[in-house]
Amino acid sequence: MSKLQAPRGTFDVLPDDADAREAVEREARRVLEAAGYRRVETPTFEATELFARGVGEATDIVRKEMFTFEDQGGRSLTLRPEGTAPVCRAYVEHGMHKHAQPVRLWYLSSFYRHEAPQAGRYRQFWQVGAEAIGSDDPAVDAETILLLADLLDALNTHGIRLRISSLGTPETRAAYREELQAYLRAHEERLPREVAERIDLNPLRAFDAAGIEDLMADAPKLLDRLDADDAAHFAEVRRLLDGAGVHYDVDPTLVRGLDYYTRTVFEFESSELGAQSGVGGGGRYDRLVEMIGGPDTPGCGWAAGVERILLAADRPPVAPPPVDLYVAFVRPGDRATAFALAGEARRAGLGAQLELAGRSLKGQLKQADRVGARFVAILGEEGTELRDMESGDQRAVDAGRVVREVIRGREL
RNA sequence: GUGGGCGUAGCUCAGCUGGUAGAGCUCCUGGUUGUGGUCCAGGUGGUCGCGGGUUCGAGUCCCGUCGCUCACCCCA
Repeated sequence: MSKLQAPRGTFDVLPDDADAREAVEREARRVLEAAGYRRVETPTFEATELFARGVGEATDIVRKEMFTFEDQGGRSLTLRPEGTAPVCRAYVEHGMHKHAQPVRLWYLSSFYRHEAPQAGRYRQFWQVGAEAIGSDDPAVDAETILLLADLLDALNTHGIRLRISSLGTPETRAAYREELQAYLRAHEERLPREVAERIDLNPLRAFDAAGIEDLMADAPKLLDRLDADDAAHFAEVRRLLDGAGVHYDVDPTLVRGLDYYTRTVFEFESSELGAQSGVGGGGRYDRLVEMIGGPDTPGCGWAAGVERILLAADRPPVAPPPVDLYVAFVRPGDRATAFALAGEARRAGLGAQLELAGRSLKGQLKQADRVGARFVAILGEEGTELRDMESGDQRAVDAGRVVREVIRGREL
């Protein structure tokens, strides 16, 4: 008999985790809105074609990782595997090219990919992301990178390293890819089998292979093949980052798995994470808006995994909601009075909890202590008493004055 | 999809060379008639992932299966 459980690759967010995740959202809002980004929400599912065109037919995401289904009208829909294409779709659909550019948007949403789960990798996961659409100014690239650096810093993530590179244009990249493939084929006898087998599929992987470091050191690098405009653009991005004191490594082998990237690409990784070391990353996507049917519009942005941020971050101790008043009662007949008192206290702005489990008075006091109640109102046969849980003082009070007494006592 | 590790109470785990299920934590109750944080006692709670096999007897051995997890791959 199989027990019902959360589907593979998904997880429940329990109260302690929920607090930590809220902290991520809070800091993201603070950091991004300070830079003029405004929050956006797009649908959980989109037309499959959006991702096929936007993310790229050749990518792993589109080829084997999408949760795709048909609706009752026969339309093919897909649970969003990433956030950039949907945001760009919304940009086009709502005519945001008429706004002052760049339009800056941020989101914190769930995404879905059918992958084998492992540390920091889930089938439903959350990303906080930022997109600046409508400007190809290198300051946009540098600013988005700086914002993610600031966010990771504000969340006390550890072991963070930033790698950046530039992919140039799709044409540059395609020509380079052929050049690299030719180089690898010329030295095929020296390549490990896995690398040789992947020359067609993913030649850039060769840069990560062990044992052929010297061979790859002499291999052609994409950064050396950029045209003058792209090289100048990348140089300016670097100059701005240097000026802002952002530390980074230039890594000519950095590739992002989505087809839409052009020019700047970057990735923040953390040594705290294990195999899935990427915390967040992104880059420029100057062809994406046009690819999905909009006007020729440049864009730049990033996404960071909430679960991965949390894996790399210090978790501040969780603080349960404050309880100013716990309402205890002895006789079942006093339940209605207790119920009304707890409600009155909440409307007066207090954190107030009522005994809800039929405990003994001793058990009720224990529960009040556990939840951190400052005061306990005890409705008893002799009337109402108010107990200060810090000092242990307890005295009779008029039932109608309990809330006022707690408010007064709380301020002392 | 492929490989390694692991699956015993809500949680963390112990169960030696097969002998009939345990601890700590949590939770509830009680320790004089209605009072917390410490302490003491008691109690709730498990078809030992599931199915088959070997055996007089299996949580413990064998096979299968499912799940979790880590890694490859890919990426957030």
